[in-house]
Amino acid sequence: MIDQIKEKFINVFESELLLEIAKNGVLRNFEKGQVLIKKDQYLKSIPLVLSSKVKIVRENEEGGELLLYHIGKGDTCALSMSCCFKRKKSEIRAIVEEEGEVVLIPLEMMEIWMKFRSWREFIFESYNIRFEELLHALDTVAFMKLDERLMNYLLDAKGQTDGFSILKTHQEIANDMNTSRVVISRLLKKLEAEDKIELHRNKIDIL
DNA sequence: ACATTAATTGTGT
DNA sequence: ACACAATTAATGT
Repeated sequence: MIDQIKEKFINVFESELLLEIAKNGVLRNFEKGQVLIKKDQYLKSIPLVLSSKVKIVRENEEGGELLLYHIGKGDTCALSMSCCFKRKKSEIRAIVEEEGEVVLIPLEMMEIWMKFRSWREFIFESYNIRFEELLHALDTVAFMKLDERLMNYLLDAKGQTDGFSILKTHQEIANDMNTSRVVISRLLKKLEAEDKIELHRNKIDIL
């Protein structure tokens, strides 16, 4: 476990802290689709992502969802940190999108490790990054038309893979954007007519 | 190779 | 938003 932590965090944390993480953290493997954090749950640990990809969604009373952002290798969930400190219920849901490894840090360590400069910086840094991503997510829903928003979503999804293809169904996209599948299908069709994308089953190619 | 079926995608009202 | 049609991929025979 120490090796995997070093691999991802060697130039982020001082060596003493790396050892502490290996001592206190619990390494777990998560399957695609598993729920890491449920809404209204009290967190007992915060996740440090080693090799997986996790999506963070906000949800409303009626089961509506809205994708906020993704966290990947070397990231942590800033929102879960803040709700750890305050011992509040989680405001969001975290779902594993790609199978991979996550280290769970017991929440007591959060405060204790504040004595490490690198830990403080890590917390601040990731908080800032997430905040900016949140603002971006807000911008897209507030100011963009649905078709622009969709294109934005697609480009974003492409950025997270190496190739041109997005392996998602229209239904999944609709869930992430909190609309209906029919609307997404129609907009995708329009984008295809504009030669911006190419449609296949379970797959969308970006041109 | 063909038929069956389930899931995904397309379209009209 | 709903209902249904069409298409595709997967699976069994």
